[in-house]
Amino acid sequence: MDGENTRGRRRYRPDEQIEDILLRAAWMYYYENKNQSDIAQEFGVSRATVVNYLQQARERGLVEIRLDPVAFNRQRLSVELCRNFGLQEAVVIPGSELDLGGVALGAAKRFPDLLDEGDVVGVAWGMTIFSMSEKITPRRIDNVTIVQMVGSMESPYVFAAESCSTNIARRLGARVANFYAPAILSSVEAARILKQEPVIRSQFAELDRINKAVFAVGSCEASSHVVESGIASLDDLQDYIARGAVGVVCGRFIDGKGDHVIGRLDERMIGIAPDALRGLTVGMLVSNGFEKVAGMRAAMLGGYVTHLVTDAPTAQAILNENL
Amino acid sequence: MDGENTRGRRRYRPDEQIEDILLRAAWMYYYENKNQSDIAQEFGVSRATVVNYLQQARERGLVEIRLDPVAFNRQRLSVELCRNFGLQEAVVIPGSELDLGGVALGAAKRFPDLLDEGDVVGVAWGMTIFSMSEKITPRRIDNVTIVQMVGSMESPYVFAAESCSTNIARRLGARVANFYAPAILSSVEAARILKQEPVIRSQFAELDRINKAVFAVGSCEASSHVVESGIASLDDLQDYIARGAVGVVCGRFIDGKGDHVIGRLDERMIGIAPDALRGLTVGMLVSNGFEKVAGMRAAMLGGYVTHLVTDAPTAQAILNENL
DNA sequence: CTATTTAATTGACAATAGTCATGGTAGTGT
DNA sequence: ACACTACCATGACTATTGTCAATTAAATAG
Repeated sequence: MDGENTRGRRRYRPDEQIEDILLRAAWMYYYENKNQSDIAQEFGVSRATVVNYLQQARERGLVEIRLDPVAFNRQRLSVELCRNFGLQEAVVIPGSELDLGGVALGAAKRFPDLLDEGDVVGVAWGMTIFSMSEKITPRRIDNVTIVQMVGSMESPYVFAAESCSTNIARRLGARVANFYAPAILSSVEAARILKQEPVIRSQFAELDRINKAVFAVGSCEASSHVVESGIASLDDLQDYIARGAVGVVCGRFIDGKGDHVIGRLDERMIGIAPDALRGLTVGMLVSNGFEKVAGMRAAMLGGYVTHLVTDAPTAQAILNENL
Repeated sequence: MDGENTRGRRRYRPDEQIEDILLRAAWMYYYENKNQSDIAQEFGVSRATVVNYLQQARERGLVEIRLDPVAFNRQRLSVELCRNFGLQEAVVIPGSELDLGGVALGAAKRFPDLLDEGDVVGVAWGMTIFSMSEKITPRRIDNVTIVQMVGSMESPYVFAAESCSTNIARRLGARVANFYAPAILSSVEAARILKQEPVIRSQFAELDRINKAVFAVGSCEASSHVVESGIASLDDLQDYIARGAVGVVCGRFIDGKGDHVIGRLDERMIGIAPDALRGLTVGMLVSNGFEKVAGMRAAMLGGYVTHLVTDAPTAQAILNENL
């Protein structure tokens, strides 16, 4: 049981020294285009060691390989999505297959670029966002706060709900504010009481301050996230669908126009309301899959989205709906 | 005579189409870590072709390999330079040799990051800045103006003076405002008259608007840039040295404290005055070499510099002076 | 003082990537 | 219709890079 801790690894060489070496190796390799053998000679170590240095440099985020975000927006699908939905940006992961990993990676590469000093960033949770959170390369951005937007639940997956926000915060060297509450309570009364609690009130205060956010949409199918995580029963789901729900954003149902569908669960939920997501400087929607198309369109029409990350088949499917 | 023009190359495949391919290949290679053989198979082309795609993607700036600027500032020499001279940032190119190419490359990699939409950016000219200008990877930044800060001269080197600003502007997709005037005139009267000219007046008006700048320092040796380019004679140089000059910024001499040394040439010069460089949001000094140490220190003490790019030996030499 | 642990490194081998001379082919000009 | 040019793609060869089991030696525990 250590893993996370950096101090444990500093037994042999202090961190600053090794960073000098890594940076120097990376410079020679990536910028001076020297090969590993030459670098090994200059350092007086074996080539295998240089391989290690370079690997470490990449892992630590000293080297980052970036695909130009602007180029993504020149792609056909991106252009059309931006035009049709008034987005600032649409990153369409190339390829002909549905690709959750790719979408998560794309979001992980892009999202930190959109953050500035002083931002308060809302983060939803779910499979997609978790996957994204793990793929962010470490990079320090000063004075950023990451705020969990939806109460936690025992997740049907392998990760804890708060690990989405926590992961992102750790990798960006940001402060994190997690919800110490479940996403849904068994009664309106319980929710009302919990919302009076100072810890929860302060979390809601943080939510009022967010200027950027990243989230996914959930589908309204029986196998969807809201159901699997225990927020809604199948019965609840049917009820919301009957009221016009086509997707889920931050645990809340939205209709085809993106408006919040208020139903039997809302009063019992702990988390941000969709309306608070409108008009943010950055609202990044990260999702893919045909079952999410309706929800994604709705979210975009509802004005929650400024930046979209998806894959090519999903993008195509979204555009096909526009007939 | 075509070279520059892109349209000439579009004969076979439209640019958008090929960019899609390049981006997709780059995605698979750099982000999905597929190897070239697999990518070749997916595309149904030979591996050699994939090599070409990837090369092109890099050349076009679709792929960029970046070394974390923050990491440079954690290095020992950087930290000390920032502390001693109140800099925001000091990029010290690692390695034990004087390395003009490296310094230019470092500046080329870093400078575009510091620009935002709407900036008006002053650019000096000289060997270093030219070298830097050629190493900038294309990247579009909206609504940026590049302003040449010093009148042109027939340069002793292979490039034209205005090519510094022009190169940078072209690579950033920015507007460029060049000086249609020599850096020095033979008489005060001639300078006075020229300064009345509308073209020149409008250039000075642009200079008033700059909020960021990049420049190098020249030394006060006989072989220095000011002398070689014909701005100053050896006699002029002696005179300025006698008045305390230790270096040259934008064609103007400065003393050990960084103050502008006014001498016999200043009234005849066309270009920005050093005082206008103080207090900019970004003042990037790009220089190296032991003969420039005095001038570099002076420029930093004079408050012209927020961001420094140099190499390790020069950085060390600058710090050694601080005894 | 010795045993144990593990970061750091290495050499030898396997995998992957880059080069270059060559051939096909779509557009261009006559 | 013709040759011509620029572009694109390729196979075969060479160079470079990644892997991994084994080794060394610094720190720590007993």
